[in-house]
Amino acid sequence: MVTMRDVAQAAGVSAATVSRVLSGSRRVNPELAARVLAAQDELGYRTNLLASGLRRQRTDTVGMVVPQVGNPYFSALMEAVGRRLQRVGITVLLVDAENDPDAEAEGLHRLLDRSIDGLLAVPVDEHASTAALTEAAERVHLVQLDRAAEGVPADLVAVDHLAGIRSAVDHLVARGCSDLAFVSAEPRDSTARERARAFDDAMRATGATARASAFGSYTVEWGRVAATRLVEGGRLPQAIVCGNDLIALGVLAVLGEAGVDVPGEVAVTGYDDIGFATLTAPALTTVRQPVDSLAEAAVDLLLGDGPGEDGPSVQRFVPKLIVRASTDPSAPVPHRRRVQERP
Amino acid sequence: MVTMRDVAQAAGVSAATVSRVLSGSRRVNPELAARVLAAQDELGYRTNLLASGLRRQRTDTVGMVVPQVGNPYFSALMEAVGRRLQRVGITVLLVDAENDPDAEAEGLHRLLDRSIDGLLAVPVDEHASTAALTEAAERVHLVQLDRAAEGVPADLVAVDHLAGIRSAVDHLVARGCSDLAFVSAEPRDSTARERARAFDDAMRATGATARASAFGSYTVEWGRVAATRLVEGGRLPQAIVCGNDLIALGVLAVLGEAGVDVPGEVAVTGYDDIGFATLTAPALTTVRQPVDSLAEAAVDLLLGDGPGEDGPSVQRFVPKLIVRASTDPSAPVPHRRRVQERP
DNA sequence: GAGGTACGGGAAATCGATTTCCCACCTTCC
DNA sequence: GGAAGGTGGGAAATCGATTTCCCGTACCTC
Repeated sequence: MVTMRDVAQAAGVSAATVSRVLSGSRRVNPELAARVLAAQDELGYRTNLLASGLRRQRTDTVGMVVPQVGNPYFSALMEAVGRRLQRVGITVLLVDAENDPDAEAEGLHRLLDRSIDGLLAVPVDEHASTAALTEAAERVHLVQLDRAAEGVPADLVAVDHLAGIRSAVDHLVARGCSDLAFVSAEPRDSTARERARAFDDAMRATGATARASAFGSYTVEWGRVAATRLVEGGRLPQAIVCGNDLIALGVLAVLGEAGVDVPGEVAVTGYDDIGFATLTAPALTTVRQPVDSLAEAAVDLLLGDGPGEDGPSVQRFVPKLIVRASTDPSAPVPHRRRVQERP
Repeated sequence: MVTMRDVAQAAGVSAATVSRVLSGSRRVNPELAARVLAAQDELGYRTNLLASGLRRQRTDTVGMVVPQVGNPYFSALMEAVGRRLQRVGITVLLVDAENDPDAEAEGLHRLLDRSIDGLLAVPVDEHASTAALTEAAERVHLVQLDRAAEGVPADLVAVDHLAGIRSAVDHLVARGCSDLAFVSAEPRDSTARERARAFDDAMRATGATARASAFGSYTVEWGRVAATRLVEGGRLPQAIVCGNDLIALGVLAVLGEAGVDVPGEVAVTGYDDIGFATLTAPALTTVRQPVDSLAEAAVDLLLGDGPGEDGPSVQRFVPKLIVRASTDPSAPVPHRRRVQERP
């Protein structure tokens, strides 16, 4: 391995000078600087980040923990966060919690052991994640993203799910649906809890009647199971409000296979607006989460000073309902214009 | 920060002894060992991986570079690799190349600077990725996964695309399709080149006739564009062979919107078998890549000794055609059995 | 010309864990 | 009883980059 000493020797200067040239931490004779840069180039020297990090007590690295790398909503978040941080020269270390609080805790430890400068976390479980995250918050600057774990002393950037679910329900009610079913994940994380609560509130506010809600997980498979039960149960609701898009995709698939007319017989809404939401037949009406805004706000907080005197802050972004054919047959076909514009 | 010295002091021993207790590198008086462990627990000590890595010249960390985190096929690979490596106590540092060779090169450097013990790479471009990967291979044990870059001296674990495409074409021909179109990505990476080559070979071998192939990128959007051109071109082929599932999803969406009967008028095949391939209507016939086998083989190579005397090795896995409704209306409905088994 | 102040270079201390290297003590065996 | 061998603990060197501290030179100022 070629070290800074080698470069120093080749350039005929001390290691201190090499360090100063490369980091720009102090003025250096231009003639010496040129020799150093030439030597670096010649030897192909690159600074060892372990040594540098150890000495500086900073690594220009932040950790990010997400519940599930395979969920397109989280990959979108990862990509958005990664782009922003790369721009300011910070590397992201990614950990997949595999939807398991234990794996999450273990991943957090592995990140902390690497002396990261900050941590972005999407907690797996509102309660089971608390201990590990609280510990993490004591060691590094932590920002919670998308979800919160109970009692963790860290800022939060999230979405106003009350408004999100409400916009979906209002839309359905306006289209004449009064008998709604809610299919979502068990309220183990804050988003699932808030969306369930929001659905109940919306029912009360609009006077629509709700089927018994079905709670499973944020997966396609659960959407399939729940929809199968509804189909086999006989009397279908007029609309199915899904806790996220993956569930909605499963629901749509089962309804399609069963020959149910969507949205004629049953309307369906999702939540997130992942890329695949435009690909179903019919395309999925969904509540679009502002991924870029979330990423931007979270990164800004992370690079900032952290919670002030008056405790952690909470930022909520309002999501936007995207109406497509799964609730409205007259909705424009997705991307049609763009495709037609090509020669 | 609590250091090993603090633990040593609290336990009334030297730092050397603490290190020996924690790493098990030498026998230590059980009584002292107990004191050390108690002190560690008391102080919440965790070893600093920067310092440890610097001294040991090993980090128990490997890097992984993928072209695009958001592509479900790559997230599946990442998950499979991550699970395997976690089992042997190795951490994966992930880099998203954003389908850009420059971003890829930069990401590779950032990984190398961190003193990783090994590197798994899915090269973005068969030629443009060569320089950076060759340099990386000189510094660290490199294994290429899924794709290869020209001339890089590193082992490769990949899929036999000749067989994969051939199985799809044979299936279509057997079902009576003789007029085929191939929609894939520009052959800038080895998989795209091999699949294109395989399609031509299969045409010759089966005597089917091919439309001019359409090359774009491995994205839904390109699938939409290509399908739109075919639809607007008038005479549709009897089957469309897609270079990957994302393209196929775009193609299916456009055909669906245009009211084309699949597979009656046009049959469609994909490649990869991502999770969403079962969700389209009709479900997508596709060539399933053996993600777990690939991950296993790549990890084994990475943990092994590297290329021997006789140059880099190449392992090819044979993929499997999964027949679904997009080519065969009688194909079983996906997951139906599983769903029905539930109460 | 004496004294003061920048400026810029290098030697050495430092970050925290690991690993020599050395030494004291204890067995064991002739 | 003494030599040989083994065990286990600690002091100090080490990994590679950064930074403090010190010193010599140059430039001012009065």
